[in-house]
Amino acid sequence: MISSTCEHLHDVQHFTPQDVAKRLEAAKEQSRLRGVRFTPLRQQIYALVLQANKPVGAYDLITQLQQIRLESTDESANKQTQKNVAPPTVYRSLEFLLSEGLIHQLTSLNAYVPCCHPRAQHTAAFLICQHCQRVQECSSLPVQEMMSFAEQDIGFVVDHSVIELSGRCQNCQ
Amino acid sequence: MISSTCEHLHDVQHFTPQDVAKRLEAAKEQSRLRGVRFTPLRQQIYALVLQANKPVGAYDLITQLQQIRLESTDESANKQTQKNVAPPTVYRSLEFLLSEGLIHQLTSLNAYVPCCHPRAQHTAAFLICQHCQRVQECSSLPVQEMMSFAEQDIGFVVDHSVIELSGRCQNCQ
DNA sequence: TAGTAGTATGTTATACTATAACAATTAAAA
DNA sequence: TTTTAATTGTTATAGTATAACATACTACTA
Repeated sequence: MISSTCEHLHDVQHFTPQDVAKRLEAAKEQSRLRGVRFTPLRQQIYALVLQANKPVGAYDLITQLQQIRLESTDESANKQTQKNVAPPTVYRSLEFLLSEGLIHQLTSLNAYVPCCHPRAQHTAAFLICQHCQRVQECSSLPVQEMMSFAEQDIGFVVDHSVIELSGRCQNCQ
Repeated sequence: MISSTCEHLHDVQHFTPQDVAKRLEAAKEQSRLRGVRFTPLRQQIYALVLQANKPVGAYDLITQLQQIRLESTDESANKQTQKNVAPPTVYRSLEFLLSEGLIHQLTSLNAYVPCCHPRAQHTAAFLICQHCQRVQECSSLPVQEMMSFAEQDIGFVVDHSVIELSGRCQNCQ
């Protein structure tokens, strides 16, 4: 899983199909334990986020879902039932995936990426390469330091953090 | 100007009319030196951002501008010339103010605040109180550390940063 | 000072992102 | 099974941002 010498820095994309399957299974198990419903729709959308090799937007997901539904109906019947997928369909699933810690939202891109290591809510910074679209998730020391600076030195209780650095990754220089 | 015991932490709002005037003058002077045109429209929009006591959205500014223009035409003439202000009008001025370092964008709120200390492009974190709307701008050590961590430890060249922590400020607990 | 080039603003249209409100369906619990 | 709760579908609309082109203004140059 670790893709760097730094133990708190992870690529969140470019998974092999095996990895995707493994993560799907892990998410199923986690959902079972937490008593939440990891429905087919939610699985489908999670899979699309996992398979994308860049942050994926809600409307990208809508387009892909429509395509999938069109294809699957082509086989079963010739009804040209315009398989329309409306925004709430994906936004609600994204909300679920966010609340379960399976994905992260990149506010500066209006897009979503898998969480490198799904677990209880955690603060992370994201390094977003503007050249190759690669995203690295980072929860190492400096991030924690900034949080404790806010909380202890300033007395500011952090509820939600957005830490996104855009630029050029090491490979793209 | 300094509103905290920490020398790199500033409130960016709740200015007195005198402060607003002073900042407008300073911005005029800075623009003159830099050879850019701080036009009446840009001044007007900058003033609105300075006067707001919370982050202000583009469409808030549109509404306020329309109100101002309606009032000023009421006096000069009775023409009911629907003074419409279109989005590009404010977005372009916001873009100017951002590029001159006079304001910051809060990506997580789709809103804008004055820069606490207008100067060359600088990295800052923002502490956004969800209760009183107060925003504190912070460019102190931990922020710098995170940047140098990204650049030196990871080899990631940062072009643009979004660091926004939402929660409860010290006054609101 | 009139012409001209460049910058800024106005205007219309539209793209992109997100949510409210209610209906229909499905799954879980009693 | 019946009831309840959660999920998904559906329609409409709110909110944010930009493209493209027209007009107006500013500053420079001849």
